Amino acid sequence: MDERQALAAFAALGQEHRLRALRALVAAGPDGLAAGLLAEAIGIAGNTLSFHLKELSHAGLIASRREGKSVIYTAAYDGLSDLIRFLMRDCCQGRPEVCAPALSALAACCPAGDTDHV
Amino acid sequence: MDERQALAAFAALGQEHRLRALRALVAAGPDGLAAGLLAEAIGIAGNTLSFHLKELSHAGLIASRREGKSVIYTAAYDGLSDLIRFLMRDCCQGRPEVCAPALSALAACCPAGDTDHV
DNA sequence: TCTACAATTCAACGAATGTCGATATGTTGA
DNA sequence: TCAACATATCGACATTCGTTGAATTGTAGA
Repeated sequence: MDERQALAAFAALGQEHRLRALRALVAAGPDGLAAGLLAEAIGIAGNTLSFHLKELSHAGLIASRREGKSVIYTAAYDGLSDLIRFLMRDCCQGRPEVCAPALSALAACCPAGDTDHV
Repeated sequence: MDERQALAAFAALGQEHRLRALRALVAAGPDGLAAGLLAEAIGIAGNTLSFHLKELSHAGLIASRREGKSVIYTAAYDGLSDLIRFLMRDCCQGRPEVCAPALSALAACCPAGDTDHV
């Protein structure tokens, strides 16, 4: 991930409704959420959400697929992990005091055994 | 780190000059950089940088101290790691495919031995 | 104290952003 | 084909954001 992409990702997440949308999509898992349901969950109008989803999509943080009348949105896990890597690589800069605390989050999130395939 | 703080941090990083400022400060290390040098490094006017530094400071991503005529800015490592933790905790949500790639960044950045004190 | 330097604050401007209403596109079943 | 539903697009508007130039605050040395 280059600086330009990271910039787009940060800008995308720096907006209340977009951050909430992404969190809802991550919580929803790989099955994703229909745009309508997502709009209702966030509490904004459908057309406004469309605007924000386009932003998130352009930043590589979400993906979409059509399913019948609905368009299902899902979190782009690779985009998210790219952003985390950017933060760690760029902002850690060899200083354990930045990266080390992330380890606890890693442990809390993913069972240690699941990280072997990296 | 709560959602409001994460929002402020993302918004702060979603701006070219602010992202470059933070990266420069991280690269500078704990000694930090004087505002004037930082402005020169980024290539923007001093007063404009002041505006951006206030934004970064309010987001908890940098700190400052006066040293003679200069004001020295430094990256706030704890703020940075909080943001990384927020991303991992909130966006990982038990899915190793998001967190796992971060491990490689962690390994590349910090020697494994240095993370024991967490 | 006066001068020079370093950084910040202020007012003002143009540009970009987020939201809304209306309209358009696309999909499904009758 | 038609009506009903789900999204997306468009035009317009108010608000916010980033930059600039001028003025202000704070610090150090002559």
